[in-house]
Amino acid sequence: MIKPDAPAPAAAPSARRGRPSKKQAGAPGDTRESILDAAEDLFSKHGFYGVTIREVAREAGVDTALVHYYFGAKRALFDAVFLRRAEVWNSDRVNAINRYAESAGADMTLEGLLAAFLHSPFEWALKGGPGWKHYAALVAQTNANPMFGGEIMTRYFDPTARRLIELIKRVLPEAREQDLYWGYHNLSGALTLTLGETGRLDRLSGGLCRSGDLDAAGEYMVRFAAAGFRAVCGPGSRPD
Amino acid sequence: MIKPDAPAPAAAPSARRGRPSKKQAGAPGDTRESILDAAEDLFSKHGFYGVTIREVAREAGVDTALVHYYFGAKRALFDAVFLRRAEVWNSDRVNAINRYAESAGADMTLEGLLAAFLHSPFEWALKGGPGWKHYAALVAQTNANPMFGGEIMTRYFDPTARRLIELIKRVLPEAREQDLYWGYHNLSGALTLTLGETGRLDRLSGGLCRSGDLDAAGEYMVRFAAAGFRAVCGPGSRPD
DNA sequence: GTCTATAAGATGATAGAC
DNA sequence: GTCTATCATCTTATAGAC
Repeated sequence: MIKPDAPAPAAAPSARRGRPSKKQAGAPGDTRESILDAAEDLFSKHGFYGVTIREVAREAGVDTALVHYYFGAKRALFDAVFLRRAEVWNSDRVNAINRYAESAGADMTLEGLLAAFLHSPFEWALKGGPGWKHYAALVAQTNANPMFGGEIMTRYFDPTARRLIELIKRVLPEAREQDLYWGYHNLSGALTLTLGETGRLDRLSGGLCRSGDLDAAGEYMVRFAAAGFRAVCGPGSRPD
Repeated sequence: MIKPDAPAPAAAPSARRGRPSKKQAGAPGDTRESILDAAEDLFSKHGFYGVTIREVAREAGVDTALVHYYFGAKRALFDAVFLRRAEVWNSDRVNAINRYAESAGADMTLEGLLAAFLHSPFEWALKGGPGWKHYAALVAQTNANPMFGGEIMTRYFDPTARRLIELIKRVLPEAREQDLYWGYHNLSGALTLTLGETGRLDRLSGGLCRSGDLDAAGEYMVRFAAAGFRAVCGPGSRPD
């Protein structure tokens, strides 16, 4: 497990709750959340075009017309799914790296910083219930989407990425700006592929490694990326 | 530019040629190739479910029924698109790393090996014409797909990945098997995100870095991944 | 808020003429 | 090999009853 100065996931409203498999007549907002949960699950598996409103409604246990009632067009439903948990990830991560930077002070290390940054997505995917696993896979697919994926990632996640890069600059003060951005780019690719848990690694390794072993994945990623950042950010690391 | 002991792309049959924008009455096989080119372009942008047979036929300048005549079901068309250039990438890469390992002998370095491995996809995406760019983006999306993506990547690319890992083992003889597989996993994520050219990096960096600058991307990736492999493969690198 | 009913069009796939 | 015509089904979305 990654061990930064960040708290374990705690109970919190809406997005942090598990989903009942069928619609309950209970609290207001339940129907809306059920639709979001169903859409999240299906979008994460089949992509935007691979899911129909009918399928979402059926999995949520509600009528088709209700999906339109709550979210309007299909694309608005997708955006609502994406936004819901992005806010949690982002506030968790910004808080974690700020807190780490403050507490570590001059002893700040690249490994510590990356561990703090990566803690939230890994922890939620591990312990947040199936919705968070679906969301992680959805982000993985979106990051690789050449049409609207880059734009969505920019909109929801760039502020957090910029804050990370600012703090990395303190640890690697001699680094050039572009080296840091390319370093982050490589980290982002590794992270989102991992969050997708596609199972390829399991087959490639003959079962020796498991895509779902996010504890191992997190530790490997911290060390891999920290060394990678140092290698591309060192002075004279690249002829201009 | 990555400089391994590998040749630049050379003219070769079928998959290596650019596509005429409209169907030509010319050589036999032209219709089939036009359909593959159109499907490759559209699948890479919108994914499997985001493309209709009618759109493929229209972009290829042929009749809808011809798509079924040549490829049968839609999924068979997708597989044919994926297979076509996978064979080129794979033979290029296996030849490149084998040739590098033989010529370098005991002087083999991790950087040299990774440069040889990465040369073919980057070089084709840079100089192979639009079809190769589309293919690169298609692989990027497929690698992140949790339903059939992992399986397809396994089927088409694992033999090549295994050969790379064998050779890395010679450079890092003390590495544990699982360390090598997780290292490759991180490299694969970085590589496919790069090949997707989603434009996110351009916005994140305020224009300082460009997704399409594959020359820079390749150099950064070689150094980032080589350092990353060393960090996760060193002796005592991870408590068991 | 929730449902029924339905509009208005697109979809994958095929049969059969040429 | 290529085209026309078409089937049976599914699609998003809305209007309106309750």
